[in-house]
Amino acid sequence: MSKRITIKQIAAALHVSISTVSKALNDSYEISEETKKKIQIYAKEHKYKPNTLALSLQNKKTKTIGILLPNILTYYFARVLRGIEKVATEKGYNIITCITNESYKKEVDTMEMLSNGTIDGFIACISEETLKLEKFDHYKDILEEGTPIVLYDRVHKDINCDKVVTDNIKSAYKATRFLMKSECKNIALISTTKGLNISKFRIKGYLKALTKYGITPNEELIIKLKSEKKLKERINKMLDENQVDGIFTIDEVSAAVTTQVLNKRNIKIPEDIAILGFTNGILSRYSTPPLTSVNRFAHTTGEVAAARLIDKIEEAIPFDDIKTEIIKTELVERESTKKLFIKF
Amino acid sequence: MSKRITIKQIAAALHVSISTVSKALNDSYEISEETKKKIQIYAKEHKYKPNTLALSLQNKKTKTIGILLPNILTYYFARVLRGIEKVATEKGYNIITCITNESYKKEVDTMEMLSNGTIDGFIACISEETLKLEKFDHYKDILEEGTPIVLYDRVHKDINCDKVVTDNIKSAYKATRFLMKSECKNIALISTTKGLNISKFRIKGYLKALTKYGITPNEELIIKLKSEKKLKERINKMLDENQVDGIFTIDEVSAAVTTQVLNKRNIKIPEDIAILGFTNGILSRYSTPPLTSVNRFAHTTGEVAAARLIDKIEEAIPFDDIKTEIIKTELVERESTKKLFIKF
DNA sequence: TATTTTTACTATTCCGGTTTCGTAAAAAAT
DNA sequence: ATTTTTTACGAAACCGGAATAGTAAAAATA
Repeated sequence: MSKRITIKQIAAALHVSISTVSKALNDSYEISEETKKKIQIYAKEHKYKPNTLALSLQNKKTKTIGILLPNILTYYFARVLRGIEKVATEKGYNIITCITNESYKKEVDTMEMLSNGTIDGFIACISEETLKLEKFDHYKDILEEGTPIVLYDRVHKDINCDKVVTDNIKSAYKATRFLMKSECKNIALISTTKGLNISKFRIKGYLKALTKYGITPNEELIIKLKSEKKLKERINKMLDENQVDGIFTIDEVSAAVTTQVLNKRNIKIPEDIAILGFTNGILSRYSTPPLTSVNRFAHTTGEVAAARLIDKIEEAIPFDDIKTEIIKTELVERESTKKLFIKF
Repeated sequence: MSKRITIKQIAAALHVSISTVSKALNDSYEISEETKKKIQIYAKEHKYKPNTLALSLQNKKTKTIGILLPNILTYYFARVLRGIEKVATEKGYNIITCITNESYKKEVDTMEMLSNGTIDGFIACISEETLKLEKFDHYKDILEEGTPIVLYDRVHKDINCDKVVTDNIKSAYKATRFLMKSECKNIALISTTKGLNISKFRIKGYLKALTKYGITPNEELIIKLKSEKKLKERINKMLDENQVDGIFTIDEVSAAVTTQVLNKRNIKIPEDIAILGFTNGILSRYSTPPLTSVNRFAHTTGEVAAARLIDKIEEAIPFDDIKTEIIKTELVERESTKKLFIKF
C-alpha cells in the first residue's frame, strides 16, 4: 500500500526545490530540458497525480456541478441525468448527484452542503414539498452568492435563474387533439402527480383542446389520485358509470395502472378505448400494447441544462443573462391509439 | 452578487486575528464569550460557511465517495444508487456519480480523475467492456494507493476487494424449480445480457435445476440475444417449433419483450405459458399480467456496499479485511405464473 | 510585592499545489 | 575586461481554513 506521492516528495528525492518540480511538470520554459525530463520520468514512474483539491482551492473552480434530482427511480429523471452527465463529461466536469426525495429539508441541506466551494454551479429540479411550501430562499441565497443555477422540469417564477422546461400545455393540447381526431368522443384524464404545476399545465392543455372544439369537460372523467390502489378503484368506477373511448394519462405510472385495469377488464386497446401517455419512458415502450405517448426528450433537457450552466460557470454568458429554454415534445405513435389518417 | 465571505475577511472587519475567528467559530474555550458572540453573530449575518475544499485538503478526507454505474437507465442500478445515497447521506457523505456507459475507457478515465484526492473511496460495478477485456489494472492501482473500493453486482476474482453480489446461481435454481413445481414441463430461458458472468451464473442455476430433476436441457429453448428485434423473431420461431409452457426470463428487458410477444400471439399467461422474471423492477410490476419475479433487493445492495465502504474509509475495519457479501433474493409471486399449492 | 498561573488572543506552520519575485552563474554584449 | 542579459533554479506568498506554539495582560498565589 503505497500512498499517493506529492510534489514535495519528488523534490526531496531529486534534490531540487518544490517550485522546480511544479514548473517541470507543467513544462515551463524556465526549467532546462534535462531537469524537466528527469522530473517527469520520476513522476511518471511513481504515478504522480496532482491533488485536485489543492488545485481547486487555488483556482476557486472545482470543475464539478451539483445535480439535484427529486427522485432517481423515475425514468424521466434518470434520462435527464444521463444528458447532463454526457455534456458535463465532454466539457471536463464532474457531477455530484443528490437525491432530494421530494423533501424540502433534504433539498436545503444538500444545497447548503455543496455551496461551500465544492461545486461551481447547480442543476436542480425543485422538490414537490418545496413547491408546496413555496419556500425558495435557499435558491435565492445561492444565486446571491454568485453561484449559477439552472432549473429543469419543475420551476417557479420566484426563482430568477435559467430554466429548461417542457412545453406542457401545448403538448397536452396536441395529445388531446390527437385522441379527438382518432374518433374519441369521451376523453378521460388520469394523473398520479398531484399538486405539481406541471400536471396543472397538462390538465390546462387538455381542457383547452376540449372546450375549443365544443366539448364540455366532464368532471367525472378527470381523476387525480396518488395511491395506486385507490386509483384502480376510481378508474373502474369511472368505466362502470361512464362511456369512455379515450384516456389521456398524464404521467407514466397513470398510464401503466390504466393499462392494467383495461386489460383486466378485457377492454380492447385501442379499439374500445385508446390510451395516450405522457413522457414516453420505459413503461410506455414495453406495455401491452405499446403506448402512444408524448415523448419528452429528457436527454435533451439534461444536455441543454448542462451546456447552459457550464457557459455560465465559464462566464461565456454574463451571470444575469437569464433565459428559459422550452424543450419541444413529439408524439410517438404506437399501438394504444387508432391510426390517424388526417394529419394535423 | 456578494461572493462568499472568508475567515480572513471576518478577521479584518472585526480587527481580530484569523486564528481568533477560526477558534471562535469552532467554539473554542480559548476565546472569551464576548468575542465569540461578536464573531459568531457577524459570521451568521454574512452567511459565512467554511470552505469545504480547504478543510478536505487539511484533513485528507473529503467525505465524498465515487460511484460508478454502468448505466443509469437500468432500474436496478438506479435502485442501488438510491440505497448508496441513503446510507451515504446518513453518515454525512456526498456521492459523485459517474456513468461509465459500459465503456472501459470511460471507466478508467473516471477513476483516474477522481482518485486524486476528490474522493475517499469507490463503489463500482464493472463495465461490460472491462469484463470482456479482463483489464483490471486501474482497480489494482487504486487499491494499491490505499483507496478502498467496494464492487457490487458484477465482480471479478482478480480484483481483491470487498464485494456485494446477488446469489445468482441459487436464485435461478429456485426460480426454475418454482416453474417446475407449477407444472411447467418445457421451460425456456431468455436473456438479453450476453457475455456477463451474471447471466452465466443464472443459466447455470437454471441448468442445474433441470438436470437435477432428470430433464435434459434443450438448446433450442435457450435464447441469448441483445437486439430486441432479433429477440422477438427468435422467440416467435421457438414458439412455432417447440412446445413451451414456461419461460424463465433472466433480465427485465427479456421479460418485457417476451410478454409482448406472448400477448401479441394471444397466448394466455400463465394458463398457456408461465413467465418468471429476474430483478423485479418497474417493468415487472406494471406488465400485463404483473410478473412473478426474483426480487433482487437492489436497495439493500447499495446500502450494504455504502456501509462497508464507509467503515473502510473511517478505518472501522482494517484495509485488508476483505469480504464478499451475498445478498439473498426473494420470489415475488404475481400473476404470470400459476399458483403453487405445494410450497418448497 | 514578587512570582506563578490563567486568560485571551496572535503568529506561524501546514495541507499540496501554483505563481511571483529574487538571484547566482553562465552567456552575450559592450 | 566589464557590464548586461539569459538561463535555471529557489524562496516565499497564497488559496482558506485548523492547529500548535507562543505571548502580553490580568488574576491568583506565595
